[in-house]
Amino acid sequence: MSTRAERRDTTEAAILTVARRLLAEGGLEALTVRGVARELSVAPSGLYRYVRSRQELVGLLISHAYADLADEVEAAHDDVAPEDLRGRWRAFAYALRAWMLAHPHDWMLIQGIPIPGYQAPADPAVLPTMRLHLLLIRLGADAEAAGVCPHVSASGSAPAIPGLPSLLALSGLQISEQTALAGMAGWHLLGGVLYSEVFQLAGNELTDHDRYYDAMVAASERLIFGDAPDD
Amino acid sequence: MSTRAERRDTTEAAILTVARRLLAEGGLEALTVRGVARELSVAPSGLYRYVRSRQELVGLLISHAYADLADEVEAAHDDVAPEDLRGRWRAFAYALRAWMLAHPHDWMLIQGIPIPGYQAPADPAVLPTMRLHLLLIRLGADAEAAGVCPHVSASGSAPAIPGLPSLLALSGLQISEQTALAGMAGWHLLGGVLYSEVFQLAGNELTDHDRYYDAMVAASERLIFGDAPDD
DNA sequence: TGTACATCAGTGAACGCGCGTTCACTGATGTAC
DNA sequence: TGTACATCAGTGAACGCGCGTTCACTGATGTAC
Repeated sequence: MSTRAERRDTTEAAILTVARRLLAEGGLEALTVRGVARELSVAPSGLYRYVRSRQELVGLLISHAYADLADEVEAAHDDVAPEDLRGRWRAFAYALRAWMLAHPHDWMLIQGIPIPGYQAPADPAVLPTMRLHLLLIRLGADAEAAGVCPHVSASGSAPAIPGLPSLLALSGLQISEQTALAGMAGWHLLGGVLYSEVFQLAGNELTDHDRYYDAMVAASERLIFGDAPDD
Repeated sequence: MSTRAERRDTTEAAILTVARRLLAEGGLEALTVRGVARELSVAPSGLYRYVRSRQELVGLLISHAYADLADEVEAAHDDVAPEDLRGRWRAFAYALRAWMLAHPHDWMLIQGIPIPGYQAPADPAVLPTMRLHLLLIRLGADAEAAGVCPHVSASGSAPAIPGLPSLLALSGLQISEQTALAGMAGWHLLGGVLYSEVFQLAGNELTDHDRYYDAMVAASERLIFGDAPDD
């Protein structure tokens, strides 16, 4: 209402915007307090009215990126008809890559860089970190309901996926461990492909990354849903 | 022969050793010229008799890491009887992880961090970067010879794996693109798992990573070699 | 074998850099009477 | 409505830090005659 509060909100937003741009342009190391101040034509010390430390600034961007990624992937996934299980998986896979290509440095921030000292926010409501996992659980539960039973199983007695029980509790759904393992395998396959793409491990030659990804998505689909697609 | 040359060699080696230790202990950012000098009880400027720049020092460690990884993985792979295709794949998979766990920062250096300005050495002989790819091609060729034909195929006409032709030329072997894609899918699956393990994306809870990896290796094996193992 | 010169490993001081963060301050925006 | 005080956004100078790298130097190790 008051001018003061309004102005505070707008400069808060401006700081975030500039910070995201610096991150997008120069990666994490370009995201500095002084850099943001410079871009905003403001004394560096001034930013400390809005942000306790550089660490906190980075933390804000991490949360932001998580939420943004989850938003886009969920939207793409939810656009597909619920019965089309393979389509939902594909939508998931392609939305992941699209977001990564659009925000490579944010992707690295979330997935690639162990931030020393970054602590994920506490557990209120649905942690943005877990939204994608929850989405996969939904998909897995639906697949089981439809009779699709991917048979990735572990050798021993209780391999236990990290955090699976708490995720199941959060989602209120139930899936077998075999399903969960299959989902994780597919997820890791995609993750591996995307990693090698962001980090340009593939070599300089500009080959057709799109087609390559198609093949990898197909592989992950086969891994999860079995051999014969219905086309 | 002469004392001078000997001493040069030993301090060269000492520099590399210390550099590797710094990297192992504190990651890339801890690997500094001054840090190495400090550890060696030597003036920082002295190091410039041995190394042109920090960049070059990092480059040395990258080459070293590539070679070391390839050595270990090749050794593990070659220990398995050639007919045991699945066993060779498993040996590959487990050697990868073992090396990563033993040298996490080296792993990140190779796989995880886009080094600004690092240029891989030119093409003399077998690039260490490609030794693992060549190993996979060997395995793929043997699998084809044994009649194993994993059916990951691309949708379009020519998806073209990055650099595959030149790798085939280097190896003197031939494998179909389907086989190559299957191999890459398996490789990416493992890569994704290992990434999430090094970067501790899995959450803090100390679950059984070994068992989890077992399941993922099994999934990759199924992806490549098909459904029914012979046990 | 002994002397004169060249090589070169290592020194130590200095350069300039950008960083995160603190601190006392100014001046405008808000609030209470 | 007008005055007295509190709040607080933003300033600018300064701190200490560690870094990569240069440069003129010393003194020991090697080499040629």
